Amino acid sequence: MSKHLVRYTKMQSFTEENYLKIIYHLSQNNEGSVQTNAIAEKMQTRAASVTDMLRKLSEKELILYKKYQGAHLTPAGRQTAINVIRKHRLWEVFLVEKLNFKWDEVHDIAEELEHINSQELVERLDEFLAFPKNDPHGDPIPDKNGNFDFVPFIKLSKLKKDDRGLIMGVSEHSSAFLKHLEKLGLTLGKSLTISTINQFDGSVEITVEEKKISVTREIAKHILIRI
Amino acid sequence: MSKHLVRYTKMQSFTEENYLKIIYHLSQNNEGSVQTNAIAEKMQTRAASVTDMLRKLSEKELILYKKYQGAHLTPAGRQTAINVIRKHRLWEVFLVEKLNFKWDEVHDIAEELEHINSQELVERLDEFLAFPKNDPHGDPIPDKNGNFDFVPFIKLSKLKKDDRGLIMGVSEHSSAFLKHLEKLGLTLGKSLTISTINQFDGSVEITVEEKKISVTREIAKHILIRI
DNA sequence: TTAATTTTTTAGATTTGTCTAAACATTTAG
DNA sequence: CTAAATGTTTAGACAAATCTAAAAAATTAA
Repeated sequence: MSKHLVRYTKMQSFTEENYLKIIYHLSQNNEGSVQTNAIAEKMQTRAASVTDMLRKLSEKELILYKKYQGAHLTPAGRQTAINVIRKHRLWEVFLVEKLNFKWDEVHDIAEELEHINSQELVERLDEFLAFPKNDPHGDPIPDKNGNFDFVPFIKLSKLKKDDRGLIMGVSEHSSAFLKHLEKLGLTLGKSLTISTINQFDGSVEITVEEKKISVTREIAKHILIRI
Repeated sequence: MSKHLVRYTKMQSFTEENYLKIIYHLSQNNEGSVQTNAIAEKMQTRAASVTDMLRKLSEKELILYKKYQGAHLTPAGRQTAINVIRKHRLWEVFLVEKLNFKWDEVHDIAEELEHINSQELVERLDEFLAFPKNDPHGDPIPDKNGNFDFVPFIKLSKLKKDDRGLIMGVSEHSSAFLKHLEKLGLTLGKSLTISTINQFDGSVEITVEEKKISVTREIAKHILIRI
């Protein structure tokens, strides 16, 4: 009778998608080609495994790869990566807005959901969520054509004394980090002013809703501000 | 120092979950042990592959298996299977109720979503959907303890002339079948009466909302009725 | 500019889930 | 009750993604 099991004639496997996504993120941070070791660290695997996968992705023309020269995404590879990121961020919005998860609880679940394979599903989810522009951590959600609504952020650690700004995002998604911010009252949309910059250790004292809060340099580096 | 038995729920792979789910369904249809060939057909694979997997599932104590004797689920195996089925059916409700998919469009997407791994996600989804009792095809959704709200159905093909009943479900989820039913106006909740049973080919003529419809025996076998 | 260090690649194995071909076991029919 | 048909398992292989160990290339430092 009917075929109940979906035959995975999928373009990319979960693993391939994860490699492309990581190569995309790494090439955002530092322009240029992405190194084998950097990928290995993010993928929690060995450099040898990365080399094998780079060769495979290169054969599929999703990346440009020359031995010892690192990797670059091709347009097709970038397209795939952005689509995975789009799905990840839309699912995060769903989890927070509809299922009442906290912003520090959604990353791992979205890591799984981002690989669900249905263009129709993504577009309907986007519509159901009223076409959100940002995910719960402030990251922009690309539209269905892969275009980002780019807003320039500045790291809190780069601000000067008396600068004012709005918290627009974070560049670190671990539960521990996000819970810490929550405890300090440093959530998206909050307005802050730099009171003091400690020259000794780079920590900053900021004022948020009339309260003074001290933040280490390491944390300040991961808080994104729009002035 | 006390010896702590860490009881970690060993993650099953997608494939293992699909085998368990299929063994569960097959053992519902015909009581007793499930045959290798039957599993092979549903899994769209070869009997040899099934044998390998049965041995593996048996080692993990998810099934009872003796060579040439077929397979039975253990309580642990049944638990896993029912959990996958619960997720599948909840996601189907989500797709139809929230994302406006049609009942014939959701099966394949739910086949992927059912493997997403988060107990918290399932429970919150259940709550978000207001604890539905049945999926869009009428199948009962087990609660979080694995208990079904059992309602006895009769196949339309088993009804006698002049019997009346309500369409409560279908036992075939292919898009082609469901689209066909939709075209005939045979959707969940509709009331029908048997007008004629054709002795030659087993087809039945039924009356639904004052209209006479003829249905082949093959189709009638997959329509579930509550008298 | 050699030498030491770091990074990357190769070679060979392993695991998972699959396959074909052939052997073996069970069931059914004459 | 044997023989044929059906159903199941074994044996051996393969592709994907990973691993370790070791070789090779590139980079950095003395």
